[in-house]
Order: sequence, then structure tokens, then C-alpha cells
Amino acid sequence: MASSTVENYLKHILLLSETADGLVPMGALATSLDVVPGTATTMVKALADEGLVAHRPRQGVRLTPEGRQVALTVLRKHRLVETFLVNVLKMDWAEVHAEAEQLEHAISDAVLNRLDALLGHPTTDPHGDPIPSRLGKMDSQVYATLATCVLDRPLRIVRVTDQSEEFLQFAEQNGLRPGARLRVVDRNLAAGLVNLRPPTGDPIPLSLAAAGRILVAPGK
Amino acid sequence: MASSTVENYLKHILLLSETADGLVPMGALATSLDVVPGTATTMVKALADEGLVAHRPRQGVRLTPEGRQVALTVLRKHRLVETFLVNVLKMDWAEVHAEAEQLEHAISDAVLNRLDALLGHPTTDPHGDPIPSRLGKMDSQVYATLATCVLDRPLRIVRVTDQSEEFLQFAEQNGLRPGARLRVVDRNLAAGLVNLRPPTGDPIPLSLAAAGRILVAPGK
DNA sequence: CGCGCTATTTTGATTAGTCAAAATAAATCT
DNA sequence: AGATTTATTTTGACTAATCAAAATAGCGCG
Repeated sequence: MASSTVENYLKHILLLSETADGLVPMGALATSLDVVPGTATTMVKALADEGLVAHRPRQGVRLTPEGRQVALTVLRKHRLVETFLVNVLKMDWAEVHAEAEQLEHAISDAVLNRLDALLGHPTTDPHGDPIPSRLGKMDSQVYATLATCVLDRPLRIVRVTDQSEEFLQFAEQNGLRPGARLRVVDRNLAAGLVNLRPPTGDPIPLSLAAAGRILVAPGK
Repeated sequence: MASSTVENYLKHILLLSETADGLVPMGALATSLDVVPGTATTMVKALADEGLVAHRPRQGVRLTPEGRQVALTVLRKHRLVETFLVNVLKMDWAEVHAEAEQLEHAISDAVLNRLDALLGHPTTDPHGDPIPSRLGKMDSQVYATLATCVLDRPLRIVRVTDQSEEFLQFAEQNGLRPGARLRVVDRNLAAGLVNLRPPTGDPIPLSLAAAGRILVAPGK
């Protein structure tokens, strides 16, 4: 059995390798795990000995197929737990991430599958993040963000990729959750601002950085 | 925050002090936690430094009020989780103990209270074990067991105090769960046997040791 | 009273995971 | 190319939790 520390390393490598080209630099991994770089190096070498990752010294680390499988299972637990906490226990979507960080290492595969059935085999969690299937398949479709999409067309929010409580609370307040419809009325690169128009109510101003964390698709 | 190791020590001390007279001997604690005695001594001294237990060298250990509060919360989490796993996820009562051993250290107070509400504030778990209240009150009524109760009177099972999967599976199979009605038809001390009569079906023979782990009350 | 048994405590080592700080390699910039 | 900056790795040390085995304390018993 992998310790929760090992599970966390693998999960973070998986998440970071979505952005980078598959090779995750040590610095990024260390930052993401909130450890000093030396710790990450040491640990990654141990993971490599166990066959869970491939380490290219001075370049970065990538998951082996076995490591990827472990990471996907952890991610599946995390996202199913979040879905449970919001849909069944009616918790606020801003607070469930921290909870799931703990629970993802404590629930067995048996509980996982019961939970999955209870929730009706969901494919995304409350933030719109895709839930890996039991076999490790995960939707990896690429979406535009509010910082990059076309202006003045009807859009549908598909995902909010920010785990911080503050941002999620703000998003909630302004109806910025998966499924919501809106348009981007304009974008000011110099000021780093985006203006959103929800179907009803006042326009919403947003920083470009924040806008980049909201993924959208063309919405009818 | 107490580590799961610390939580486990406190929980085991709490459970063992119900049987003994409050002072738990190191040997019993070590056995219960499945560590060698020296480890228990070392750890208990550390817990004493933190004010969670009082250690009487060479005699035993007891919880301080603070330690007791932590232990009761852990126990509350354990038993509410078991109840959730059986009542909501429909898992088998024989397998939930092992699951709860992990989850009891991973769920926050926020989740705990949501679960409590979802379950309707239960006072016992699926095995009949009392669930400590949010304030740390726990029913500690003393019951007779099938090894000690009167013969040939209607009884009601209130609690099954054995966590092993094998025993619980056997009990399940024979309808020996909390709420079930039965009588003890006879008891053979020499052979170490007890014979039970359920309302319908064949009599059930049981060892005295096993009978001692089923608590009963007079049943109408 | 002293002897030996048993439970407990001590001592010295080990493992997983971490940090601080020094050493090294690679990349960048004149 | 040579010098400087930046990322990574190495080294040495630390903490929490554990075990094995030796030392000790208490107890009961002859």
C-alpha cells in the first residue's frame, strides 16, 4: 500500500503533467507539495526505485503506467468524495476541497465504488473537474477560458479550476458555477480585466488571471 | 492536531478503561494496539507530557479530561462512520469496522456533524455500540450477556461487542443482531456451551466465550 | 527474608519524511 | 568564452513512531 505521502506525490505529478509537456520539473513539484526542493528530489528518487515514476536527473519526473494508475485512483477518490460532500451532505463547494485532501487517502476501493453508485456514476465533480473512471480513463478535453475565448458569444461554464476557498466563494456569489451561461462583453489586456455579462443582473468584472481559471464551451 | 497514532492510543485507553477500573496496564494497551510494550511506555510518556493522560509508572495509565474528550470524539467519528457505511452505503456490518478505523482519523468535525444530521442523530451504531454525543456523553449502561443472563426468559439483543469479521458474519447469518429476540434454553458450563432459541427456526449452539460478547436486556 | 517470575521501563537502532545549507550542473548574458 | 544566475542535488541533522533486547521493579512464595 502506498502511504498518503506517496499518493500525494503521484497525484501532484499527474496534475502538473497535464499543464507541462509530461515532464514535471522538481521545482514545480516541490512548490505544489509545499516542501523544499531537496525533499522532492529525495522522494522522487525513492518513487523511481519503486517503479512508480521515471526520474530524469536535472530535467524532471514523469509517471510510469503503474504510478499513473495509482494517481488516477487517488484523483477519482478525491473527486467522488467532493461530489458526495456537496450533493449528499450539502456542504459548500468552497470547503470540500480541504476535506477531500484527507479523505482521499482513507477510503477503500469498496467504499469508493459504493459512493460512485450512490451518486449515479458522475463524470465530473462540483467544480466541473472530470472524474477518472474505475479503469482510469479521464476526459481530457481542452476548453477555452474566459481569458481566451471569443467575445460576445453565448457561453456555458464547464469547469472552475481554482481550489481556493476565497475564489470559490466569490464565484458562488456571482453564479459562476458549471452550467451557468454568460458572455464576455470585452477584455482589456492593459488593465488585465475582463467583463462578463450574465443572463440577468449586473456585469461582472474579473481579473484576467481569475478568468483564466474558468473554462467555457460555446453555449446555445 | 493529534496525529492518528495519538488518536488511536487515546481511543484504546478509553475502551480498555471501561473494563478495567480506570487504570489501564501497559501490557493490555500494547496488546490492544499491536505494538511491543516498550513502544507503549514511550508513547504514553509523551502523551503524559502533552497532558492527555496521567501515567502511574509500573501501574498503568488513565485519560485526563482533555484526553478523554479527544478519545470520545474519535469514538464518535468511528461509530457514526460505521452507521453511515451500513445505513446509507448498504455495506455489510462485518466489513465496516476496518473501514472506520481509517476514516475516523480523516473526517473533520464539520463532516462529522453533517453525517450525524443525515443519519438522524443515532445513539447506537449497527453493532449496538453507543455513540458519544457531541458533548462527550455516552450511554454506559451495563447489560447481561448471553453467558450470564437468566435462562428461558424472552430477551432482546442490544449489542454485539466483537469486531471480527468472522464472528459478525456468523452472527448475521443466524439473525443475532441488535433488536433480535430470543431465549437461552440452557447452558452447559462443563462443555462451555450455550443453546439459544430464536422465535422461529432451529436452536443455535454457541460457545460461552462468544455468548459473552452478545449483550441482552429482558425483552417483552 | 530472599528468590525468581512477570510486567514494565530503558537503551540503542531503524524507517519515513522532512528541512537547512552547501555543492553542482545547466542555462543565460554579456 | 567566461561569469553569473537559477534549478537541482547532496549532505547532515531532526522528529515521530517503531522494535529488539537488556535492565529494573514489584510481587508472590517457599
